[in-house]
Amino acid sequence: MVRRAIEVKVESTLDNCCPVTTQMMSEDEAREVALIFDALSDPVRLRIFSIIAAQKDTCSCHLEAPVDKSQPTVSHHTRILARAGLITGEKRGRWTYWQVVPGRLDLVANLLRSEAPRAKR
Amino acid sequence: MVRRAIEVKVESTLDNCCPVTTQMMSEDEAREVALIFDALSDPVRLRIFSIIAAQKDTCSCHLEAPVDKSQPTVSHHTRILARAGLITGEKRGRWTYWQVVPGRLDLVANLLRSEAPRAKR
DNA sequence: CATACTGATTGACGAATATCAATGTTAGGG
DNA sequence: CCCTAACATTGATATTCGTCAATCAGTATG
Repeated sequence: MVRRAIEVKVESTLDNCCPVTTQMMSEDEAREVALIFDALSDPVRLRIFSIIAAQKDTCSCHLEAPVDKSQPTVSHHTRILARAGLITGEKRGRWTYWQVVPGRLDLVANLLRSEAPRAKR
Repeated sequence: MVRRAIEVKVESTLDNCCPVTTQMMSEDEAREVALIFDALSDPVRLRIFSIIAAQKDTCSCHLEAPVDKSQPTVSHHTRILARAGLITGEKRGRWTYWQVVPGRLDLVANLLRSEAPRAKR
């Protein structure tokens, strides 16, 4: 039984940047934040994410039926969610299991907060 | 000096729906939430929003230069942000002033929270 | 009114995206 | 080994999206 983590490059400089409501975002910052929102901007992707988030471990093969999409389509969407750092995949045997990346969603939520009580690190 | 509010239809059933992390989203719910994230999924739109959010009142004519886009493009983006219920426009004389819709962003942030301590109403 | 100005709308165009059939790849199971 | 199952990748297609030039609609000012 081989376990191989799926690499996700999260070049996040998001941990120490301001909420979107205090001052104008830089071009770079906007690009990075937009990538995350973009991952959540598709209904099918949102539903896939909510399935993964509602469980500990979700096999890819259990995603196709609920959203009624083909296997390549589901694979496409999980890739985008992973690229945004929202989920991580782990290959166990023939199956790939997905989990949400803890804290990533809260980080996004904090970006949206009106006041700025962000926990440092 | 005529004051005319710009109508924004916010057919939100979002106030009493679960975070995206507790159970699978319905198709309808996903469609509505995706609309909001979609509004925030473009770098230019994010920067426009951050400018508006950082001030009380922002004239449309003060948006073009910072993001370096044409007037129709800026108008296009403000329309999408308004459609998502994130900003409201008010026409005063020749100028249109934009403000963030208070609470709307927090509502979105709450959708992303892992736990679900949502203030009722 | 005539002119200038703000900004919304329309039309066009290139780029990006969602989708799936077909194919490739890797991992068991016989 | 060969076959099958799970998933990724590729290629193709239809649709959506971001952008701007051109135009239109409303408003102030002389």
